[in-house]
Amino acid sequence: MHKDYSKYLGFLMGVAFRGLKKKADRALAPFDLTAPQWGVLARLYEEDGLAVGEIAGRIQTEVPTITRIVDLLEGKGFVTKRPSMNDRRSVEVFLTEKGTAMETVLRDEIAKVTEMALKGFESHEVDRLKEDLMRITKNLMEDKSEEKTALSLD
Amino acid sequence: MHKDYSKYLGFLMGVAFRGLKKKADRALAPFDLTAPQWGVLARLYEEDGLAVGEIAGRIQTEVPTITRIVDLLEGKGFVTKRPSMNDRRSVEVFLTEKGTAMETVLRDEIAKVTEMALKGFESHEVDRLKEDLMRITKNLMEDKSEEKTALSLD
DNA sequence: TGATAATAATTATCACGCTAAATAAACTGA
DNA sequence: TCAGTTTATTTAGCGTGATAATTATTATCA
Repeated sequence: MHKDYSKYLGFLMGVAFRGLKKKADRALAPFDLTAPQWGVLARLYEEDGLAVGEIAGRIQTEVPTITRIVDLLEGKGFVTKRPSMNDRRSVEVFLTEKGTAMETVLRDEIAKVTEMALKGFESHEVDRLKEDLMRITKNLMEDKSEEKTALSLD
Repeated sequence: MHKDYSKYLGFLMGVAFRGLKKKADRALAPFDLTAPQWGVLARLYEEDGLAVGEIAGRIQTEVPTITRIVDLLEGKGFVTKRPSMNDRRSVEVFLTEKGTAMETVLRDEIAKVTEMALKGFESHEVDRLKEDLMRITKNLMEDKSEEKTALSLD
């Protein structure tokens, strides 16, 4: 009998994800960018001027993580921040010219990494895998197991 | 026309993995452990006394990451380190009684998280997903695209 | 209106992942 | 043998992820 925790979903996801992230980081390094930074830029390529919290929501990370990434991107001249005119609590993030100009190159770099990761996959297998990943995300978001218990006295 | 980088493999893997890790971290928090720390303990449950580098290899992370996790685990009394007798460069990691005693509880906690993540999946779908993740890992490891170029003069 | 609650972002702090550089021990070969 | 290389680990430092606490603005309603 020999235990094999290396077949657990978390283990396999972790190994695959770290591998993919590492390749992406290396592909983006020449442009002075990281994979998570590309993640934020990609949201802005989809829709410019998003608020910090809106980016966090779309990317499924906590807000402070985005605050910091945006600050780094601003320091490197890829984006600028500006408080919203409707609601001055909200901070909107806009691509600079430099940031906008990067889209094609970055997209191509990421596409190459993805292609390598999915080498040998049929297109329907890729679709199925992506659906599986979305199902998992949905399951995790819908889970109520750690909801606040109904013991509050109000 | 609206761009949709959120269908990229890296995006979907990232969201799913972060979600899974977050649930695992919360499930393990009562035991003063994190998901990566469970990852190291699990390797030792499979085979006690592994060297730091061996753990890193099996878990596909860089060695310094393991050094630090092992040090934290040692500080909390789950493991101890001891230089190998054959090769004093090598540092072997052993479970303490406390560490050994945790296995069942931790395994159950992780199993619950996994079960939740895979809710609604048929067993053959789970198998297929795991195979896909292993295929991706294999592709990434075999990739030669960033090999050292053959320009060296020796 | 004006006190209270809710919301958006930031700051601080811890763990983890990486790379680069340093240390120490074990090999290798002239 | 012993100088030079390789191997195993550690240390240092950066970016990213999380949570908790703080600040600033907006919303609520008595």
